[in-house]
Amino acid sequence: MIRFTQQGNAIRQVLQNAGRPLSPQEIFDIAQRKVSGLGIATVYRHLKVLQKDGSVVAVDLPGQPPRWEISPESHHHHFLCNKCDKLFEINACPDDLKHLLPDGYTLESHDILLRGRCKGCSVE
Amino acid sequence: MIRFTQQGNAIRQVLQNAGRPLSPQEIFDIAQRKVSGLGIATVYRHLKVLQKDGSVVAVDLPGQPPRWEISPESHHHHFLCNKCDKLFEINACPDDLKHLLPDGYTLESHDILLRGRCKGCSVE
DNA sequence: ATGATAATGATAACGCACTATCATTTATAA
DNA sequence: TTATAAATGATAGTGCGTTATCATTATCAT
Repeated sequence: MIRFTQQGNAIRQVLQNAGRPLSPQEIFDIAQRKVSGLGIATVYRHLKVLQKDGSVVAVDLPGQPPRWEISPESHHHHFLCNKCDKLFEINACPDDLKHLLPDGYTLESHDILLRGRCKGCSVE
Repeated sequence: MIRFTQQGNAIRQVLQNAGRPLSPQEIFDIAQRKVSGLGIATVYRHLKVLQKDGSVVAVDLPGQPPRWEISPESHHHHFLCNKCDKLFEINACPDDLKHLLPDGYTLESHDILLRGRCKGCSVE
C-alpha cells in the first residue's frame, strides 16, 4: 500500500468522516458508493496496514468482531446502540476504578462499554 | 439432559466449585480429571441446557469466546488477568455511569472489564 | 433384570470472519 | 509513453469455536 489508489483513498476517507468506529462491512458498504466494484478483501488489506502504521485501531467488543476507528488522541470509551447497532465514542471515563479491586490485584487497563439507545434511536 | 449422568454432574460441579467464569476448554480439562474419556461436545451440550434453564450464563469478552459462570445473584463485573488469562468476579460497580453519556442517549446496561495482574500473578 | 430411550464420545461438518492466491488492472518512475 | 511492479477483485481456503451425526453406552422406570 505505497501507491495512492481510489480504493485506499476512499477507505481512509470513510473512516475519517465516520466519527465513530465502523465494522469492515460498514466501511465496505460506504466506500463502495464512491468506488463501485470495490472488494471486501481490499477493505481488510487496508485496515491491516493502517493498523500497522498506527493510524487506525481495532475496537474489540464482547461477542462481536472488532470495529475500526482513527487512532484516538485521548482515552475514551464507547456506546453501543441496542437498536441500530452503531458504535459511538464517549469522551468520558469513570476514573476511580482501582478501588473496585480486591487486595492483591493490580489494575493495568479497563474496557467499558455502555449500551442503550443512541440519540437517533431514543426519539423512536 | 433429564437423566443424571457422571458427565453432567461433573460439569455442574466444576462450575460450582470454580468460583469464577470458565471457558468450555477449562471446564473440559477439569471435568476430565473426574470423568476420564469425557468429550468436549458433552461440555457444550450441558452448557447449552444449563443456559436455557437459567442456571448458568455466558460472559462475553472482547475478542475472546465466552466464559461461563453460575448465574450470579447480584450485578457485578469481571477482572481478566493479563498473565494467567483467568477471569475473576469483581463484586463492585462504579454506578454513576449515566452522566458519562451525551444528551439524548439512553443507558440500558453496561459492560466493564478490568485488566491487570490477579493476586497470584501480582506476586510473581 | 430388562427394555426404552436419553446421553455420550468421536469426529465430520458448519458458520463466520478473515486471508491467501492469482490473473488482471492501475499507479508511478523513467 | 512505456515498463514494472504494486494494488485490486473474485473467490477459494483457513482457523477456530461450536454443533450435528450416529453408533454405542448408561440411566432408570417397570
